[in-house]
Amino acid sequence: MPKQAEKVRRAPLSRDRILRAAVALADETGIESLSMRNLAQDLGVVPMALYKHVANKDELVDGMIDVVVAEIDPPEAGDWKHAIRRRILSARQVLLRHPWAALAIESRNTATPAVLAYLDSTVEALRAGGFSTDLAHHVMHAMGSRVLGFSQELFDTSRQAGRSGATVPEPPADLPPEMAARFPNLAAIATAASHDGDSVVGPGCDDQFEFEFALDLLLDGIERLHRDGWTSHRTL
Amino acid sequence: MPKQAEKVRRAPLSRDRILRAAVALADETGIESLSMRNLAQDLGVVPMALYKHVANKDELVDGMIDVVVAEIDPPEAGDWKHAIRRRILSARQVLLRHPWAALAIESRNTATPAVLAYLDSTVEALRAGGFSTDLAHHVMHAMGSRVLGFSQELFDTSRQAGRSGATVPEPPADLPPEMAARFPNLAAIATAASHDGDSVVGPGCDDQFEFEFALDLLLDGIERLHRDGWTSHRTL
DNA sequence: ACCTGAACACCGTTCAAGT
DNA sequence: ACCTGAACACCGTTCAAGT
Repeated sequence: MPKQAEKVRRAPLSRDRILRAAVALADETGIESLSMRNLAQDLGVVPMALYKHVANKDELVDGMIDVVVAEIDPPEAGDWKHAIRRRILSARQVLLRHPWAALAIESRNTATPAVLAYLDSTVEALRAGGFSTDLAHHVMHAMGSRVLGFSQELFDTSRQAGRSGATVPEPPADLPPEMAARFPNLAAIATAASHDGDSVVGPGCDDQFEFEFALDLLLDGIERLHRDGWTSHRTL
Repeated sequence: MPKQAEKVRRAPLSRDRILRAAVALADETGIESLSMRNLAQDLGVVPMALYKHVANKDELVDGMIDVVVAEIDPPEAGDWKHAIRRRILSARQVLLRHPWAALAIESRNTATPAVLAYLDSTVEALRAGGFSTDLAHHVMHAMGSRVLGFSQELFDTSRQAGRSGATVPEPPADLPPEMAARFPNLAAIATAASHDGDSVVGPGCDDQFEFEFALDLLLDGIERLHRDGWTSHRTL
């Protein structure tokens, strides 16, 4: 009887409960330290119990991605540019909450159903805005991962493995002296960002600004192509 | 004496020889099946021998990235737009030869020296073209990983883990029927690409076209900002 | 029939014992 | 002093033995 009671104490395992626990664990400790074994331990369960609900670790990660993508706001009504811009910025907020997700999405070789649904509704917004399927197609490629709210920042000091990066503000972004000597041009743009006179955000790059800068650069270019009736047939 | 001879038969280990073997192994079998142990076996050496030349696996991968980045053509002379465009397309060719490299670069939390040098020379080209450090800075962020020749193709069917993707041409890209029903807009753009009347490339997406489409969209937008004397101070 | 512990085939890396 | 085999602390997953 006490044995029975102990067993019943925990909510029964379910795919959903496993995925939620996995997302929480990856958020806290980073995805590289998420293992079937310590996920099971977190759930108070023997490792093999997970395999009743997920086929293997790859399928677990797929499920985790779907949980994250489901957090993105549904599309708004209104003109295509505004709707897509808002949705992408929402996606960005979601991915900031789950720093492991961008890399996880990229490392899958096939998109998950939730990602496909997200992409589909984005194409839908373009077509509703009068885009030809031709232009919509190229636009989707051009947006790349940015459509899902992330871009790989090649010199992003904040993307520390594991840590839930968004929380800790950047320290002053000046390059250490020996780096500045080797890479004078990087030093110049880093310094420009740090000591930008009327910048309210303080030292370091304002990631939100950079993201919106790139996003609007793309959206403005796309709008121009759309307005001009761009076609891929023998044009470029 | 024969023992001695056997030992001498293989070229002596060196960091360079290790890195080259690791790149070759990753190119052939994918980076997920690259281990210290089977790299050592490839080199006819005991695993621990590698640790004389690389501190650990992370440093090995950093070294591999530097080998790849070194294959990118040096910058050409000429106007900034042409020079940067050519260099990025060269980077793309290099990354196509090493399909594992893009993800490896992204998953590092700090850029390697060779990557920094590459970025630095790109900034140099912008500044030589008359860009303010301010604009050059935002431009680098906007280019994101595209500056290194890759973009994450979220619905790229060719990015199979392991296989050296560039070799095998795409099969017809129509979505399977049950996918087409669930994601009608994706089906529409996929079909548009497949059955594009005067397309020479045949079925499927022409990845090179898509990459250049996005690259030129960005470069044209950047040129426009540059020409108009764009500044971040209270503009956006 | 269901569940699960032990086992298998791997990892990266430490360390002490061998030369 | 150098090199390296065995060992350690992990993996994901299989499988047969237990209930």
